[in-house]
Formats: sequence, structure tokens, C-alpha cells
Amino acid sequence: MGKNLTSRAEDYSKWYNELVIKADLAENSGVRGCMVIKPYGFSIWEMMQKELDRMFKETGHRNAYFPLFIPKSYFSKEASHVDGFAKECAVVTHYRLKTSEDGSIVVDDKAKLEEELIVRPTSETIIWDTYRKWIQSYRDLPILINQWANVVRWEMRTRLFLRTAEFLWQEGHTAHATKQEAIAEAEQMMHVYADFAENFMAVPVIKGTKSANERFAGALETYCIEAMMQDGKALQAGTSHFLGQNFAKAFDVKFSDKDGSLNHVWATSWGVSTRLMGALIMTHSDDNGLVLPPNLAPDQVVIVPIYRTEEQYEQTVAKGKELVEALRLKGIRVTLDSRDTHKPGWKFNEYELKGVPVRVALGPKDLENKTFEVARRDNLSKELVSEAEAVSYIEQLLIDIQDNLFQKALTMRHSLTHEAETYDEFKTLIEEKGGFVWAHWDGSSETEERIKNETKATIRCIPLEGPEQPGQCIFTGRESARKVLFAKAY
RNA sequence: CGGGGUGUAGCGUAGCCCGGUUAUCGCGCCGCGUUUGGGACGCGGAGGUCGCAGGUUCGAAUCCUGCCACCCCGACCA
Repeated sequence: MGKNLTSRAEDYSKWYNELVIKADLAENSGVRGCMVIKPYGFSIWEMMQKELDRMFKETGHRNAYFPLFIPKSYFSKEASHVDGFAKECAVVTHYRLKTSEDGSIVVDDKAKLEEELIVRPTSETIIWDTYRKWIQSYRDLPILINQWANVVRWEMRTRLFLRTAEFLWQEGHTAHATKQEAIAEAEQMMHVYADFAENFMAVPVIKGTKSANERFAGALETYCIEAMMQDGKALQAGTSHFLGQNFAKAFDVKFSDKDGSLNHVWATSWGVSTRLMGALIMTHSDDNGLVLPPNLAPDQVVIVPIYRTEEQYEQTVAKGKELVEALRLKGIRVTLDSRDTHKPGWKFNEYELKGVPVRVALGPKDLENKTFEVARRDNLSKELVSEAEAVSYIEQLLIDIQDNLFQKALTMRHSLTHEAETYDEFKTLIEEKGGFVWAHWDGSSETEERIKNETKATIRCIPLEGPEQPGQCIFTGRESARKVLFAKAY
């Protein structure tokens, strides 16, 4: 797959693509900008879905489903929203095909839709049109709904998982009686995302708000979590938006409050997508392939029997089954690969490429000595463990690997994080080292725009945590309350 | 949408500039045998509208024209 990926930033994108395909996660479908997610890749996404869904429900949300098609007119209601998405929408104009004289299949011109349908790039509009019908009273609030869905954005340039024309995501859409409650909701979901990223994906993130330039179309405030990839580029891993009353006003969603007044509701929306798969891959993987954190690995442990004779096959497989039972009792996800169609060495490489956190090998020698060979994917080390201790050893090992991956990613991010006091320093850091650069900014969109044009670096976020330390903007020298986070981004 | 590149077996490719036997090689696949503690080896075998459509020519994977798809770099974006 290549050598020493961090020193090969220019080849990083090739390395990434190759890894995604070789690890059996996804591939280009041949349909413009769309990918096929293969069963193994999808099982990782399902693990993500499961944990996120649990977290959403624990914070009071319920799932629902809204239509794929959105009438074009819905988009004209919220001006800044349509500006944000108009350039990248797929539009359905006809509803029938026919066979032409030469036998080819063509669109039937007679079957033209009165009103075009937009394939959702996000569902705010159709959901708010529905919420209008659902909300009359403060007793109907809050509405806390999430949907798991696919969306389509006709991006010019696509990449597996990171930016595909069609992608899978969840989008939460909530309605509240008060501004404070909506803001609290948007902030809460950012914290939920950060919790998920750090404790399940083992990806450290920086929480903050977006500058006006980077804000979601139609939002008053966008909260985000930002992660750093091994090649020094930042990746926005999740966003949560405080939408104010923009959508309520655009779709005329009002409620009677306790005091009898008629008010527009306050809204939020928040989402994470299959892009998280990209974050997972680019944060932990090495030149031997994918590295999965135990908390998200579809298989946390794989057992590979080693044998020569029929008898040895039966003995090692039987012993393997015992271990499977014992580990399952502890809630560990484990598979025994008893296939006789592939050799052990082949399997070792296969599971390494797929990132399975722990591999157990057992052969005649182990049967004799009552041991297992336990290998960990994160640092590729191996250990002989006695049968009696194996279960508790593996149980602890999974925790250690999860923790180690987070610490490694944190160390990587530290080494890719710098501070700039002057604009020259800033430009040098962005160009030569990449990564995050903390720097003072005067808060104006023009300054941000000019820095972006000159360096390609954008403000990833204005941090929520950490002390205020006033200073001067690196570009204009004007007052700045605190440093903000710059980086080149995906 | 601009710039560059690539389309040859399931995958990766040679051949193309300079047209000429049966289109090269590796991986994978199938069969048999030996193997199995880090991607085994030997022998045999199957598999191809050379991206598509025209054109030039006695003859096109190779030259010309058009189209399509994909990849990379920009602009756009989660």
C-alpha cells in the first residue's frame, strides 16, 4: 500500500483511495460520483449508526422518515438556504420513459412534471412544511426528530466517503418554544457528536462555532467538531445548527404560547454522514491497512486456527469455539475463521488490512502448552497468553487498544498544531507543516476571505473551550478577543 | 465548469510514438498433487466486442474524428 504515509502527503489521496478499496469498504460505482459501500464497509457504518442512534434516543429524540423528493417551490421560501444548495441539486423533470423508433430508451417528453422535484440535498424545507401542520400549541413542543436517510449533492469533485454525490447520513430537526432551549439543543448535539467521535471513533475533536462564511445556509450559528487527519488537513466531522426563526418564518410555523401570544418556533438541525468513515480511515490507518477502534469494529476479535492434519483442524477449531463462547459471554464481538480455503498467513494479512483490533492464533503448539497467541492491530505486537487468562486479557486489551488509538491520534494532532503570531509565520506554517494553526483574527468576513484566497486555509472554528487571550489580528492588526483555528480542509 | 491523464480478461498491466502471425505479463479463478505458526509451490486449464461510434487502409488495440466513462489538479462543498 506504500510506505510511511505521513511523509507522503502528496500521495495521500492515492493511498486513501487504495486503502478504501483494498480493505473492502467501498468502491466507485461507475455512476457519476456515487460509491458502492461494500458489506464490510457498511457493517462499520451500521456500528456507527447503532451507537449514534442510542445516543440520540438517550437525549430524547425519536426517528421518523420524510420524502426523498422535494417540490421546487419549497426551496424558494428560505432565500439563504436555496443560495447555499441551488448549485448542486439533482432535479427530476419527467416521470416516464419510452422506446423510440430506433429501439433506444428515451425520456417521454409528454411525461413532463408540472412542478420539478428536487432530490433532497438536506430536508429542512420539507420537514418544516410538515411541522407547520403538527404545531399549534406550546404543548406540541418541543419536537425532537431525527431521520436516517440518503441525500444527493451534485458536487463537482467527489471522493469515496468524504464527498460522494449521494451519501448516507442522519439529520436531526427540532422545534422549540424558546430561543434558549433551541440553542441548548444545538449545543447539546455538538457535545453528543464530540462524545461519539472521541469515545467510539477514538478521534479527538475540537468543538467550536463556524465563522459567518463557513456557516450553514440559513443558520444563525453553526456548531461543529473539527478533526485533524494524518496528512495535516482538517476534516469537519459533524455540525449542529441553531436556525433561529428563519425556517419557522419561511414556512409559517407558529404556536400559541402559555400567555396567549402567537409566536414563531425556534429551530435546530444537526447531522453526521458517511464522511465519518473517511475520518475513521484517515485518522487511524497505517501502511498495513485499516485500523479500527474496538468500540466500532464489527469484529473485535478474530480467531485463526492453525493446523496440518484433519485431527489438528478439529482440535484447534473446537478450542477456538470454546474461546468464542467465553468471549461472547463477556459481550465481545468475535468470529472464528475456520475456513479451510485460505491459509493462516493469508488470513493474518486479510484481517490486518481490514483492521480487526485483536487476532488470536492457535495451533498444535498452543494446544500442547495451553496458550493462545494474541496479536494487536494497533501496534502489531504479539503475546502468548495462557488459556486461563485469555478472556480477561482480551477484555482488557480491547480497552487498552481503544485508549491507545485515541492517545496516538491526540499525539498526532498535537504534532500538527501550531500557533502563529504574525502573518508571515502563519503562511509558513500552513504551507510547510500543514495542520491546525491558532491565530488571531479580527472577526471580519473580508479578512477571512483574503486569508483563504492567499493561503487556502480557512477558519475551521472559533473554539468554545479554552481561555480568552486578547491580541491583534495577524492580517489587519485589529483587535481580537481570542485565537481561532485555521487549517486547510477537506 | 477550466487544465491534465487514463480506458486492453474479475483486478493490475505490456504493446500504441513507428499499423502486419494466434494481443503480453502478473495477481485472481478452475482441476490435480505437494503444502498450511505471516499473503505457498509445481503441472494443467478457462477467461478478451482492445471504452463506444464512425473514418483512413489490402490490413487498426496501434493513425484520424466524434462521443462516453473514470482518475488527478483547480473553483464549489459535509
